[in-house]
Amino acid sequence: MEKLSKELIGASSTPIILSILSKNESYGYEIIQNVKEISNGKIEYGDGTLYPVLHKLEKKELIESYWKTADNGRKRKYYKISTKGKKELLAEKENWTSINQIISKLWKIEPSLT
Amino acid sequence: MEKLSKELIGASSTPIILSILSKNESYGYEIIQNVKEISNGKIEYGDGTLYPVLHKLEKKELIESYWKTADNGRKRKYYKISTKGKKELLAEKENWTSINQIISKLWKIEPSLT
DNA sequence: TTTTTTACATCGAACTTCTATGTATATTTG
DNA sequence: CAAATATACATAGAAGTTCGATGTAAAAAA
Repeated sequence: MEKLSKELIGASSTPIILSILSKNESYGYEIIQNVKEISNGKIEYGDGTLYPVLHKLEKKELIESYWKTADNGRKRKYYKISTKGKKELLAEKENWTSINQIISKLWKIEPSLT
Repeated sequence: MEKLSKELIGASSTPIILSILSKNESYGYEIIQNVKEISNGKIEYGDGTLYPVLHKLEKKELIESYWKTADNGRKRKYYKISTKGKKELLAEKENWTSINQIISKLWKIEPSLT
């Protein structure tokens, strides 16, 4: 039930958010809940954390946003992944695979004697 | 042959360095070469990048250092992992496993219809 | 009617990596 | 023998990050 380290959360935020948006459009608040659920509470973005990340991704043109008013009258800023974002997601997947290979290689060779 | 992203390099540096030092004592310059080799050139720390990381780990008491003069007369600062560092490495492994589960879960469910 | 939840935004503190710069010595090349 | 390269460590400044705090606003629940 441990929370993940800052570094890992930072490194994973872009691929996680892009992955979520590659399936469905979503908005900030919902993404926070979604990630919390998927990660079994191990990743809990604060709102002050997620929004700047979304703005950064939008600035890089990996995602696009538009305002929508929900049935209940609430205003939400919806985000969707862009073509550029899909390419970036692919690259991120490759990166992730690489680092995993490197790390698992390092750990497998590790001697059993502590 | 792509280089890895900054974020991933950052997130992996602590577990990678601790892993290397859990097998053998080593020094900065050698660690840089070692990581480059293990990662097939995908991770290339600059010296200005690695030394501050080593200092940080030492400050946190995860590793210890001592000066040693090699046969050729060169001075090297050797680092070894501490008991605290070994515990930290275990924790890092768990973190890494967690984030991998989260991410692979996200990617497996991904629909084929774009 | 008050509190909680939903929803977004920004600011400053703290921390990181990276590039550049500096020092110094051993080894290799011309 | 001189010059260039490789070895070896250190630090400073720029740029980028996360996070907690604070602010605004409205809907839903107590």
